[in-house]
Amino acid sequence: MGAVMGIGDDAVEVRAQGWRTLAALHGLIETALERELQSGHDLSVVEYTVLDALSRQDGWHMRMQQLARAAALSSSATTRLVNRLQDRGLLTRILCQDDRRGIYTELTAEGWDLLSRARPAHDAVLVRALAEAEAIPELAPLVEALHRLPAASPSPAG
Amino acid sequence: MGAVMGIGDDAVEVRAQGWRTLAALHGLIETALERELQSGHDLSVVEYTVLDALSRQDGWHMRMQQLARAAALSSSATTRLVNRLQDRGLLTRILCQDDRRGIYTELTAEGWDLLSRARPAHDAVLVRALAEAEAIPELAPLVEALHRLPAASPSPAG
DNA sequence: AGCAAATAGGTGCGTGTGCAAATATCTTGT
DNA sequence: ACAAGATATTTGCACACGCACCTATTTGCT
Repeated sequence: MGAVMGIGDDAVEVRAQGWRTLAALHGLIETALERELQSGHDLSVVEYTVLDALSRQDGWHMRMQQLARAAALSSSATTRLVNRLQDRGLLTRILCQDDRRGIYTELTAEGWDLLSRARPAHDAVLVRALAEAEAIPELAPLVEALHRLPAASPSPAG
Repeated sequence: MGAVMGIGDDAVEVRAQGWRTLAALHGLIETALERELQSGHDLSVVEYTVLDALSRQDGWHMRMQQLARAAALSSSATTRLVNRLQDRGLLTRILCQDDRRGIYTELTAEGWDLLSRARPAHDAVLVRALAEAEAIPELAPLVEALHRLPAASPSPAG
């Protein structure tokens, strides 16, 4: 490399490096959360994400597609994820009245209960994982950037 | 909320928000990369990650454990991932001489070839995905932070 | 030297995932 | 009003993943 690279290639390499760092940090946090939520509350990270998203949603209900985007899952995975949580009595499906293709999903009392019990553990592990990541030189800058992030609007769910 | 929250709770909430943003951005990029690499080169993102990590490694070989950490995979998943790539002739296993438990993995000529063909597509999609993310208000700050990240040392692989 | 604990890698098994296709409903153009 | 296409959700299927367990080798302690 070097002499043969064009002008834009440096920027590309910086982005690739940034992506690797992002992925590494994401993996670290996700693995830590997965272990804690799984052992403590029989929840996967995506499952928790869905419950959490529902609890933050205005009106406290979301459509399958919204949920899919919020959890970065395919439609089919979302269907089965909602099935699992519904079978456990954590949420319910509610047919849309205005669009009969659509299905709303809403937390049950049990869902709220489990979430309120899982959230402290989730947050604690998150803080711990971020602290660990900050001790890794390659990840530290990104972790710090994360802390400085402006408190954004309700949800990146779109 | 408000009156009942202790002093540290705000910071926890900021971190949770940051994690959701990080996860959302990660999912967006990973999905885009997955589609491109899969359709264009029959590679998953993790498979590409492994090939890429090998190509960057000093001495161009890594042990299974290193690979597992670099790809954020379990040992078993790494074994099978390496099996797949080996069956396709993209890399080879080499027994360690000094530690007979260990196994090195090294790219073959074919592996280098495929990687050199896949990398431009990978990088292009990455740039495009980051641009798309920057257009989403909730993700934009993190994307910018990513760009400002210092060009770090070789690899966050450990 | 000798034995226990730690570490590296691989295998059986259950499960969650995405893709492609199927069904139902809405929307658009004529 | 109606056909054609878009959109929402679900199902069949193949496959990659993590966990628990297994074997082989190394390390540490006595």
